[in-house]
Amino acid sequence: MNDDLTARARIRDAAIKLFTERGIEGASIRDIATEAGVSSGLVRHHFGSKEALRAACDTYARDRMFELSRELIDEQGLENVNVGTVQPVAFPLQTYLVRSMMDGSETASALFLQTVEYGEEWAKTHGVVTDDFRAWSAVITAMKLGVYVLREQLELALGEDLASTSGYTRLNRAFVDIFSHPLLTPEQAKNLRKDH
Amino acid sequence: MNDDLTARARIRDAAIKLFTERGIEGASIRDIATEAGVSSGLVRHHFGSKEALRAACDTYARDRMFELSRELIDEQGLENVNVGTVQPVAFPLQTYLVRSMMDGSETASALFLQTVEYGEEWAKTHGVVTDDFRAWSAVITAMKLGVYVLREQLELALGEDLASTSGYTRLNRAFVDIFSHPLLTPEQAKNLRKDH
DNA sequence: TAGACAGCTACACGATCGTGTAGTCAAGTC
DNA sequence: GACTTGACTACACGATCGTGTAGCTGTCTA
Repeated sequence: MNDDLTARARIRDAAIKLFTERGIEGASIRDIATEAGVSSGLVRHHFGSKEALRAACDTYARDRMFELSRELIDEQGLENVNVGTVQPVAFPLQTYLVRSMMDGSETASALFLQTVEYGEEWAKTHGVVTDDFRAWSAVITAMKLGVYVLREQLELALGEDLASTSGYTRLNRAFVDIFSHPLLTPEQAKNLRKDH
Repeated sequence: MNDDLTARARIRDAAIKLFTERGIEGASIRDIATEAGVSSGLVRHHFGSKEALRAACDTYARDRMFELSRELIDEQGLENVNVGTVQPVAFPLQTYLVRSMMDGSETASALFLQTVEYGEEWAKTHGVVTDDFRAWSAVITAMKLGVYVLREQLELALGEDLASTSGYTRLNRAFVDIFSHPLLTPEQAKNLRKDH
């Protein structure tokens, strides 16, 4: 726990942590208060209700993600940003957002749609081969987010923490390998397209 | 509701449906009983506890998935089975298993590991380009399952039901497009591998 | 210095949860 | 025809949940 943070910030961080680990329903206000080192009444005092606390976490995570990607673009330049990789700093925030999305967050769902629309434009202007850019972007977005949802299983399969340098590097290299070599031959693709 | 099924089967189907929609914690025994058209006591009578009911759903979904893939292989032959596509029949079962996995199911997690191991062997014997077959398989498995987890968001982005013929076809074609064309050029891949 | 006010705690409330217990009912067995 | 057994319901239990209320602090300001 970071004692430098205000109680409000500590509650918000504790909520994001427990919501991510146990889901929205699975994390009680009392648990969050204990994790933050405050009374459960203070959670209510600062955020009003559990739903409002969750909404505050949603917008905080979203805005923080925007800040981080903005910083990344400023550092590396728009064209050099690795679209397939993820930032270690953004990992927990992204994980929270996906979990919140699954539990019915409108803020997180809106972010998903926004990402799909951005990916659709990117695909059109970067020579992606498909005749359904919308579906292409939606599926690839869902696939990338799947890594966050199944983080626990992924760590089990790899035998190491994804937040570690080693695990993070393996993850990124796997992304690069997957997206730089075709998995299906043209004949296989042709057959699969006909069958369905 | 299917009146032909025994009460036990109806409870199990209702549990899989509600567990998938609301998560394990979010679906109460009373809700499941109402959905199945029985009393809540009968759920306990047949399955003993909520955890045991969930375990029964896990093994049922897993075994049913094995049956379905066995039938698919018998029909099409092992080499012709589309590794990227999904079966409409298996869709709800797979969705349940992923949800259950997220909520801490050991049965579902074991299935994930098994899938990763199978994919690892497949990659080694089918000329996949990578020096970390384990990570390659784990990431691609997580990515494919992401589509199930984010089914709701995917349907929102595509504007149609994924269980419909049209939605299912768009999904499969997007898979084929993504896996039959490289997203990164060799130079880009080389740069990304160096950076991290 | 009196008063307003935000930060914070303690405690009680109704609702809902999983679970436990008792009992009804119909079908099968001897 | 008495007895057993499994499917099934009704109801009560303790625990936990989100929420409501009252009151205690310290700080700032008019």
